[in-house]
Amino acid sequence: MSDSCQNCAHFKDSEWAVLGGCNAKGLDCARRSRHFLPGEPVYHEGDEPSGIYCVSSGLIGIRKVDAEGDSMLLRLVRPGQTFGYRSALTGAPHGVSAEALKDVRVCHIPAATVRKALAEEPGLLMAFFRHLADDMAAAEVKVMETVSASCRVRFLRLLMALGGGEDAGLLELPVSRQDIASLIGVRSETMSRVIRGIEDEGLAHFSGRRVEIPDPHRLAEESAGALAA
Amino acid sequence: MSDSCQNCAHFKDSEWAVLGGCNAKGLDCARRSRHFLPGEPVYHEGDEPSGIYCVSSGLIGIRKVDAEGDSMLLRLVRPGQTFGYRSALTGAPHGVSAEALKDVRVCHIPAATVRKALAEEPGLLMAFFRHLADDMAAAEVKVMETVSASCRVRFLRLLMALGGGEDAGLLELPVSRQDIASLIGVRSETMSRVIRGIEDEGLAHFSGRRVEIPDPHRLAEESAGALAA
DNA sequence: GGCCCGTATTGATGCAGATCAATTTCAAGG
DNA sequence: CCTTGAAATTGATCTGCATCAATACGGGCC
Repeated sequence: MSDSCQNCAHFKDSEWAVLGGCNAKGLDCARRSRHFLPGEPVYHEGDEPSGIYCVSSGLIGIRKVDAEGDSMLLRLVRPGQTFGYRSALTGAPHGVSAEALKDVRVCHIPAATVRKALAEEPGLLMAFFRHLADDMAAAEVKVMETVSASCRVRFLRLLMALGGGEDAGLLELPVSRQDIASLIGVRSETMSRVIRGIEDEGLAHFSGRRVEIPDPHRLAEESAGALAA
Repeated sequence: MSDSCQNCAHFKDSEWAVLGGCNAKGLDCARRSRHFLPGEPVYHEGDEPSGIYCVSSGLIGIRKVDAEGDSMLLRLVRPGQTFGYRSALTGAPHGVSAEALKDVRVCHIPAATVRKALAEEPGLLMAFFRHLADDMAAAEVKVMETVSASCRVRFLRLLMALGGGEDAGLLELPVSRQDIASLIGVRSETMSRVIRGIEDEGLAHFSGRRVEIPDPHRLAEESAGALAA
């Protein structure tokens, strides 16, 4: 009872919030909570969609591999966010893969339930449309940054994004450095050098996955102006 | 009369096809055909959305500029395709700008009409969702390619994409070489050198915007395998 | 403690593509 | 025809990041 969608801490920020009480109940009945270990795949590129996933805890990575076999981490999915909805709604096979990056608990809402909810609450599709529009905007920014910004600047911007609204100059990298590197599209060796450079300048202090940022304002300046010395 | 949406050559392939006859009539009444000269902007990044655009003839370029001021051509919109629908549907300001790349004729469907059509035909939103999902998939591929493939390979792939279903080894570049360069994220000087290289190998022959491809099959092979000599 | 294995770091070197600077080509207009 | 300006090409050089190859670190486990 306490373990229901409406009691979920993230419910009100999710797409499901547009559902009225009784439809939300349908969600509860149909959903199944599943657990994944770090590295375990939730679905692969090319798989047929089976429904929509919702992260309750942990972290999901959305990954894509190209023809030559090397993969890239496209984005992260945090607790409270949905993923896999694109294919679930269009019916097309997944164009990307999803995998657990930590111990993860996700809820799976089967396609049939999704279809029913869509039919009964038209606002739901619009909620997912907005989500997709946001993802698309982020993808466009990513394309721009990848071609125009140096990997140093891209990493600084990632740090700011990870910092979120936190004013405290202390944050934790959610994933390994290899994955961070993959996220900004560079080799892990380069990642090391970039981190070392930032460390040497005193812009930030890294120990393991802990990052301390003495002067967030300075970091913001440097990540904005690509030309800053 | 003959100049109506239903008579439009592209109608059946567009999102509007899901509309029944009477709703399509509403489209006809409300839409306004507009003309743009090459280089003229349709809307800018940050503008408030005013409706959905539909290309009848010519070519539209979707562009984005970053903080440092340099811009990139993200994608092309061809006759029969819609653009600007993302902001029109979410209400958020445009995240990209749209400009005419040739003499262009577009139809503009005002936001109010769009809202009405959405309310009367639920399938319409799904049609746009599919469109956005396709754009998103393309953006993901673009990110991957930009980080992993050489500019030569990216250009060859663009050539294949522009060739479309054409088996004939003859195609026309839709835009200037600067814009082609901007489309794959390289400088125009590099573009020249890449084209020269391809020319020298006899993979394709360029004169102005005309491109002749003696052996499309060979081009396909080279664009697939990044490692091909 | 010592061993082992995966992650992270560091160094040396190479190359793709950017950058700067000159031409050359070409289309439009007088 | 000549002029003009934008687009395209070419050359010389520079640099950021990849690549290849070692080495160091760190944490689980015997």
